[in-house]
Amino acid sequence: MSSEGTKIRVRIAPSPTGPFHIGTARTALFNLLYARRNGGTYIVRVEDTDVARSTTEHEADILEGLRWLGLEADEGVVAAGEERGDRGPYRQSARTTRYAEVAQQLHARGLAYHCFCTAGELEVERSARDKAKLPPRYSGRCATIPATESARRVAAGESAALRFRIQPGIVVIDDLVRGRVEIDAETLGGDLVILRADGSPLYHFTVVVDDADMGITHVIRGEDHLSNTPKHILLFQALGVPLPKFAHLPLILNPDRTKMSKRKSQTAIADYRAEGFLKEAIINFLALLGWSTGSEDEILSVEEIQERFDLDHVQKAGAIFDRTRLEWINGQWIRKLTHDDLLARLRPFYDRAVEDGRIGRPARDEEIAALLPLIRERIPLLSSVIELTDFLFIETLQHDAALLVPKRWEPATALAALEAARPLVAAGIGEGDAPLLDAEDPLEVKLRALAESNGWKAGDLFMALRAAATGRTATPPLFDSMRLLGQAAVLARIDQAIALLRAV
RNA sequence: GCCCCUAUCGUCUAGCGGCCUAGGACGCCACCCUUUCAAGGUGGAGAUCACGGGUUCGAAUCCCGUUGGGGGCACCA
Repeated sequence: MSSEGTKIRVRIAPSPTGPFHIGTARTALFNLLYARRNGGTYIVRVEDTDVARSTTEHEADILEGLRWLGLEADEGVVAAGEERGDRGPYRQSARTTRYAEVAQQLHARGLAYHCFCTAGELEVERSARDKAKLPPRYSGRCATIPATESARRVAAGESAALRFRIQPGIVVIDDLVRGRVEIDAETLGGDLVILRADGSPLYHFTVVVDDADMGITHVIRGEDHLSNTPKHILLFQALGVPLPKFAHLPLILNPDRTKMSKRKSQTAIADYRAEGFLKEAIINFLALLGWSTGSEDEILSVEEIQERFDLDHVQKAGAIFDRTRLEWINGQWIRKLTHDDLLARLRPFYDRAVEDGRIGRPARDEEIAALLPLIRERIPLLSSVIELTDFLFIETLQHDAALLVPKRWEPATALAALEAARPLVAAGIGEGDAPLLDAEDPLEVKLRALAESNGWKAGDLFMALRAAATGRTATPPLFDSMRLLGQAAVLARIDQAIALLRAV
């Protein structure tokens, strides 16, 4: 078709009326993948025509989120005051004169007309149709006002919106995902307002003007836009520009199968980031929501996804956002990170934990580094690292007496065990010892012998020690945890636990 | 109400007329490993391919209908 031989240009057009949404990220990703796979250009355009709801904070959040995920624009808006490319401006608020110009052309050619209906009149029309169980549709009563009269009324200062004439006929969408879709123009709701009475343009109009001006060849977006696509096609035709190809992606759904929303799901990318989801995991997960490799591979990098991406394997039905699966993928990626990389990504979580008082002192890089092999397989989220290792960065533990006594034991047994184990621990743990990891631990050997001679299960003894040293029942491996804690702290905590048990 | 899209295990999906007595993954259960928690390993339960008609020698795969689900119908984006 017309785009054959032309370089592919796709775009994502977020509206800064809310924080960076997971659905926007998914659409952006698919656009980027399509561009990368086909040697095209990926454009970011900010749709901020709704001045009342758009904020610079949201725009910053969106741009920062895109950057973080590696979905930064090849062309278009990349940061607050930064745009790339020569087909801009790429922010709709900076394009108002262009919209007015194009609207004027449509009007001059008779393809659009002034509508003097007031909001009240339209409301009366709408409710009447609603009462008659008819779909909302503009009657077109201003469509036949003679040009001279219309011009006179406008000149007289009468308030008027501009409507685009929807010509009767069947509009065909040749969708790259769904195939041929036919929609009767009759069902589009009548002539379309493209400029409000105050002269500001409306979405369906701006999107087409922008896509035309920016030479977009492929419009890849959510299925929620499918029904509105005929309006866009009619507008493209009226402008006399080649039609882009369309691809409507299945929606991401709430657990109840409705379109994913802030009300029912966590939708802000920033929230996932703050929880410690890796960008690699989010990308991996999102790519597999509605698309598949056709193979059984699941853990894939963006590069790997880029190599395989195609619209043929895009699913047609919506997909529920399964957070559990995201967490699993996240765990897979955490295990794949290099030592240094994981360390760097964990760093901010410790810093934040200090700020909000969850731990008592900053964690040094060497400390985190020593911990890595112990925690790597135990954190589904980066943020999980705090509850798993907080005992190392808290000065004084608040023991829970109940936790100090292993399930099968009496308090007296726990007390006796801690007292008996203390000297062995004192002898076996130094200050600033490195973890032994998988090597045989001499302290463990001695403690096992101690347990055996007393008729205790080694596991119970270890649990009592674990609770005493860390205050928790689920921790990284006990002996290495104690080594990292250091002799003084471990013995102090054991003493504290002994005192507590004596008091019971 | 009207229009459009859609329908394979709870979830994400493979499948594009015979390889399917439907495969994988998440989750779940059991076992193994094991000092806890994880991770890992092994095995298992879990889908009459929404339902009903066709087409065909043969259908999860093609067609029609029904039902269910979703989306869209603004001087919102």
